[in-house]
Amino acid sequence: MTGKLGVSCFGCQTRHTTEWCASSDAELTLLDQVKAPKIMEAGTALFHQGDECGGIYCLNSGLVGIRRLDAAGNSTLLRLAGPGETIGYQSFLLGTAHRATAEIMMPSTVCFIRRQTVRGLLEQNPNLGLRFLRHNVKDAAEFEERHFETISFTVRSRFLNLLMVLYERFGSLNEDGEPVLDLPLSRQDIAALIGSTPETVSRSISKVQDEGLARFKGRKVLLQDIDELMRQLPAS
Amino acid sequence: MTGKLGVSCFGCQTRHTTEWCASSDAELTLLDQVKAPKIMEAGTALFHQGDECGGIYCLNSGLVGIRRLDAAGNSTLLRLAGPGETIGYQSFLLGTAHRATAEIMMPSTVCFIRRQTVRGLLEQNPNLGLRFLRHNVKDAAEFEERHFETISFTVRSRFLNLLMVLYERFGSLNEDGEPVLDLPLSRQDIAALIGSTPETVSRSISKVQDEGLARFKGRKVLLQDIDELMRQLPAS
DNA sequence: CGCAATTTTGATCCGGGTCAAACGTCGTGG
DNA sequence: CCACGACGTTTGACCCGGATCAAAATTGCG
Repeated sequence: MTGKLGVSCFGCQTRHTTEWCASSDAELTLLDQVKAPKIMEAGTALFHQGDECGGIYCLNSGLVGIRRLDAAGNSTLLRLAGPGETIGYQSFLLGTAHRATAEIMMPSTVCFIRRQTVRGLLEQNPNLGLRFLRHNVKDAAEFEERHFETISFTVRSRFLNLLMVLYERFGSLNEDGEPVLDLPLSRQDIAALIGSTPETVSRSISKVQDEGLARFKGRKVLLQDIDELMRQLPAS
Repeated sequence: MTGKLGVSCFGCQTRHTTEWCASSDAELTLLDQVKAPKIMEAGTALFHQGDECGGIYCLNSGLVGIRRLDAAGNSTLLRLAGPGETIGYQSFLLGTAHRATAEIMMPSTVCFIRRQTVRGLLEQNPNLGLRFLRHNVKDAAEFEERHFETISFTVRSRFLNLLMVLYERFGSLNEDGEPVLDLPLSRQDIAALIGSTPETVSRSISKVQDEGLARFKGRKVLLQDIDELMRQLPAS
């Protein structure tokens, strides 16, 4: 019994890394029946800040950006969510409206699970809640970490750090065997992620380029000296 | 059946604000029997970074500081925990050693609950896990918020913000009916909390004093113009 | 009453934010 | 197909908040 679009929970690549990995076959079957898998284009949104929370989203593939709009209407990218991540469960759990917008950053396939269904599953399976809990504890720890980094490292360090994280996720080798990376983010968003401004990010890029560590053309990046780049990362 | 020291979960002031509020009478009775309430002096520690997690702590009264030691041996205050808060559950849930040190900042009464007991309670009562989950989701949201504040507001704003938060928790009126506050923190710790340095904090204090907004003598603070102080807070 | 630790003040310097302008790059309509 | 405008990016110039280093002043303690 496959879901629409051929996306079944049983075959989901990321199932074993998500909260759902403790679910029984019966529960997965139920999920397959009620979930709504969808292929979405970059630029569209899963939900908008202020929307009431109708359910949660499980990202099968692609990339989603969580962004917040401030009073002045500027949108600030807060974090990225990748395959296997469940999105919007915070608002679901707190029973509040969404505090942020979830925007598709790359073509993605996403499964939507209605509120009532999640509620039922949580009641049936106590372990599911615990898995969400562990996941969230990790997230919180990561925030703490990021906060710490922001106040103790320079923009350059943070930029290089982000660059390498993105390389791990989206990097590859070109036909010449050189490490390359296609940035899924605008400079604006890069700046927001590391707590800086587009101008300063641009300057960091120029600097890194002048030093011969990497080469930037638009969103294409060629990591010329990846070893040195790694070496300059802040100690974790 | 009261616990030692006369601290019973049934009479706990903070019970209805903690995760335990959904617990049945039977469970509370069990808790009363197995928990180890203790009065602790400022300067002592509940646990140290790197210690293995033997259980969790529920703060009945007082104040606990969560601090991390970096490679150089400097300790950085990450956050404060007040009455009603459960401490150390993150490491418990992840099954890891404590990632931080929990230090008593004011004389406190703390209840310790052994790992095995918590495990049992969590298995019996699925709601307990969900309550922890909600609590942690809120914490994570708060971190996000704080991160956002740190990169978008000045040290002065952050300092005033902290000052008012502390006033809400520890402030009172003196014999003349003026709002006063006894800081439970050193300048070092204040600096760490707002992501700055002791010197800059000291300068902020001088500035605020020169402007006639407040008067500082050691850890004693007299809030001279509390309305103006509130007005200068960053928009929440 | 000293000695050590904390706090304050002073002087200096630099990362990086802000404002502005030049420069692509792309999509739209003439 | 090109001209045009809107936007994102880069670069330049300037300035300020705040970190750092150093030293004096205050506080707390044995």
